[in-house]
Formats: sequence, C-alpha cells, structure tokens
Amino acid sequence: MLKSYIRVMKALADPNRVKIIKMLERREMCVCELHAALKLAQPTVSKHLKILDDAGLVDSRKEGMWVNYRLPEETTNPYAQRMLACLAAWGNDDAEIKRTVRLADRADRCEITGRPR
Amino acid sequence: MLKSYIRVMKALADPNRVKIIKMLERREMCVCELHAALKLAQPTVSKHLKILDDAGLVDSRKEGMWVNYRLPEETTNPYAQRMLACLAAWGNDDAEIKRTVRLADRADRCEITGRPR
DNA sequence: TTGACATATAGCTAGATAGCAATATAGTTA
DNA sequence: TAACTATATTGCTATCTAGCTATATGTCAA
Repeated sequence: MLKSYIRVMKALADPNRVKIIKMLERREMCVCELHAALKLAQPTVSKHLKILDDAGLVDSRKEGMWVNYRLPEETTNPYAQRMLACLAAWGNDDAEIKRTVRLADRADRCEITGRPR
Repeated sequence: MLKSYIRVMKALADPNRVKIIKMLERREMCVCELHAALKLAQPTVSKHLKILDDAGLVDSRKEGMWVNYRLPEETTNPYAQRMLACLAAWGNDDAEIKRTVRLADRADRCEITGRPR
C-alpha cells in the first residue's frame, strides 16, 4: 500500500496539480493548453504532469507534435481511482479553480500555436 | 476549498501520520503510546499530531498529565471526513502498518510510564 | 536535409518539511 | 513548596519540492 498511496496523496497535495485534474475532468488537453491556463512555465507544467502520471492520475497519448493528457478510464491504482472520484465532487465552487477552468475552456491549441490540427 | 483541502492532503501524505490515523482507528491513545509504537522522538510525534489536528483529522482531550488523541466523530472539514472514511478501508493489509498497529495494541501508558491511571 | 516548434529533461535556487536534541509548560506527587 | 514527568515548543540540519532558465528530443513542413 504505502508507496503507491503516498505517491497519489503527494501528487494531489499541490494546488496546480489539482487544477490540472479539474481541467481534465472537462476534456482532454495538450500541454500548451494547460500551460496557457495555468500561467506557469511550460517545463513546470511538464513536471507536474509527470508527477500525476507516475501516480496513475492521468493518461497521455501523442497526436503528432502534441501530447494529449486525460483522466484515465480505469487505473490500476485504487487510490488514484478513488481520489479522482472525490475530486470530481470537490472544488467546483472554488473561485481560483473556477477561474482556471474558465481559462481552460477557452484555451485552444490552434489559437495558441497558430497551427491547424 | 483549496486551503483546507491542501491541508488535509498534505497531512495525509506522510507515512507516519497515516500510521497515527490507523492506530487511532482502533482506540484513543496518548502521546507516549503513539511515541512507543512509532519509534520516533517524542517531539516529532507531537509535531505530527499538531499537523493532523490543524487539518481537522484528530481530536484531543486532556486527562490529567496525559493528552488523549482520537479520530473526530464529526469534523467541520468535509475533506477530512471523507479521507478518514477512505483510510478506514485502506492499508489494513500493509505489512508496515500492521506492524505498527500491533505495537500500538500492546502499548499501554501505565506500562510505559510505570504510573497508575 | 533544414528550420521551426511542442514537449521533456537537466540543472539550479528558494522555500518547505521531517527529523533530532534542548528547553519550556503544565499537571502530579511528595 | 519543590521535584518530577507528559507533552509542546524552539532551534537546528538535511532532504525534498516547486519554480525558473537553458537545453535536448522528436515531429512536422518546406
């Protein structure tokens, strides 16, 4: 238990990583879209995504130059599964999260990069 | 949300604090009993308890010289409430936790301190 | 092939955290 | 009152973490 449990809890004990989860609840997003919504340096976002990935809290797939991140349908990690269910019910009224999610809804990789899908 | 949520998640992202919760699931315990089971310095245990307390994850009451800690019946913090419910189902098969809980079951303040209740 | 660009990794720094020993606090007992 | 003791607080150190910039990697387009 302990190791994978601790990985999940540490991953979810950071506000910016929670925001990433809350954005991905709505739709699959690429790194540049998350980067635009979070207002953090791109490498910082990548690092957060790696931490979430290692905990089994996100899945990713390449689409050309982009890497799309989404919440896993099923994860092998029961702690991840359960915590994602909790988070789905939490934070929806939080001003800071709402603000970020609003930015995420507007973020579009084509507008950001000026490149067609 | 964010602040009290983060407090709970950080509090529960440490193995020794998880062990404290798992011990308190079984019974109310004083600091010296937790100290004996955890094999950490007493001030370290006190600090962990403060962090759990600040997150709303434990309650305490004085009993003479001793301070008894227990899990709250009801807490004002919904994240704490929900996470305590999760933890009740988690970690019961983990070797390290089982070992600590076994020590806790045997720990008795009177034996430890040589003093009557 | 070359240039451009989305993402990942490496390397650094400031601040947070967990551990300890020493000391303060508060309640008990003699 | 004075000595004792369970717990809390303080002050320190080593390690971890989140952020950044610079650079590497891999894919697309010309």
